[in-house]
Amino acid sequence: MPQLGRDGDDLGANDELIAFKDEGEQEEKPNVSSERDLDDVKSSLVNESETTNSSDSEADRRPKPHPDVESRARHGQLFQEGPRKQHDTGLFQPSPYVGYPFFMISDLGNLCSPYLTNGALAPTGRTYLPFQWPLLDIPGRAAIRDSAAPTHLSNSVPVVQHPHMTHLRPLLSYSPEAFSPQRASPGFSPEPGKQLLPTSAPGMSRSPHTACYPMSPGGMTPIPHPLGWLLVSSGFSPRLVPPPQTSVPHPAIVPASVKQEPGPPSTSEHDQEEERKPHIKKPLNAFMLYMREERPKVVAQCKVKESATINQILGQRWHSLSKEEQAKYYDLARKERLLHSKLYPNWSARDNYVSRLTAEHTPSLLNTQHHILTWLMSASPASSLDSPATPTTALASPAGPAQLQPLSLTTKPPRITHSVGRNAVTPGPPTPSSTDTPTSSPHTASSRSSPQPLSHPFFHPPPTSSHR
DNA sequence: GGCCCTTTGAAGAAC
DNA sequence: GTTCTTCAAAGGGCC
Repeated sequence: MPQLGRDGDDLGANDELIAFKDEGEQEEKPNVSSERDLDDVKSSLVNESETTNSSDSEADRRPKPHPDVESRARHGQLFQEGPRKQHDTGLFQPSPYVGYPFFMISDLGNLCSPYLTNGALAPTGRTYLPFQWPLLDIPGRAAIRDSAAPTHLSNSVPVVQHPHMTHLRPLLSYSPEAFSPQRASPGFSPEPGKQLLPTSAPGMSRSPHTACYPMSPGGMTPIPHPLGWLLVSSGFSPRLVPPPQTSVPHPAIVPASVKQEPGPPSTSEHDQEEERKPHIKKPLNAFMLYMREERPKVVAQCKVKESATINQILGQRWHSLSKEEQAKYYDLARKERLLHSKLYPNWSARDNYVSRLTAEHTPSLLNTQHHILTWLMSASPASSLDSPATPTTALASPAGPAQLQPLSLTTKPPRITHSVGRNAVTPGPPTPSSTDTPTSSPHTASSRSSPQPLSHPFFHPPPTSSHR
């Protein structure tokens, strides 16, 4: 389980700094040490409780980026990037994440504050909260749903259209704007001083990322966002805002077609049906959060659309980030895990393993449904969502998450055996969570294949190997 | 249509 | 305690 019960810990507040050097120095030995230090720092960021740094750092085990890749990347064969980090020059640009809501929160115990903070969020720093109200069919939903640009959430509560209702997505959304505005200026480049594109470059619209913990695509009928986007602004006033204009329907919101086959499905069809059913996805890790934000920039800058290539670029840029920059993502990821664990206290990552359980059979999801439903019903149904007594604001209150315990769910229900798969689980008491205690990095030279040369045509022929 | 690719990190299983 | 595997996002490529 994520590091619950560790409220108040410093979020990666580490005074250790990493000195980044110009690209040309990266192949020198001192920089190897720096890279190792970075890995150590990253480990410490992930696990603040790790007070004693082991010399056997993750960097000792993690394979170094393929020199060919780095070399080519350094020489800018793809991005035509100029000199990298120039923090010691006047060209250094402030971090684009200065205004990230998380870092305006002093009370880290308020796990939901990042998403529902009533702090003075600038209009560009809004937090969108896609919230899927479960199992409630309350008049007025259609009016809200159909509203072209609803601006105020009335006393109406929408209903999930999916008959199973299993989809609960009251989850945080790292709105592009939440990451951005002043922070992530359109022309932001991980390589300060080398503006690859004009700051007003078109095509750099923010990614229309919507839900953060969407159920897997395909398990739902298209759901026009029931509540639209809950814009959390100041004064505990959740507002409905329309999705981003450039938004492409999120696959989780508008999933793949769900074939409504008449009659009872056969066994195989039943399996397929179950495969399509929604599940709670893993919270995004730091790198995933970074990728989600930076991907549009890379696409715009490099004119590359292949995700494999983009991810390679992002991986390199990730390593080139300063400790402070990475810390923000580690911090964000940790909060996301915390919130995820709050929302889905009984969820386990193994639920999503191949042959994952369906929503109907997943105790965690069942509990979550009941959990949130009970919470919703316990909230003041007659009050406006503008009222602090509403679920949304209750969630926003420091005590909100704790109040989400109407059920006795202090212990995990017995796991249901996975029917198939190499990771089949047998019923029994759950093993102690490894996340409660510091863990070493799972990445090893054998588990993580060395980065292959970029497959982009600008590079060499694509690799043929894969770690999968 | 669905899997592959490609990245890092987290979590859990396996040893 | 260590190692290994899976999954999370993304979308073009490929079969």
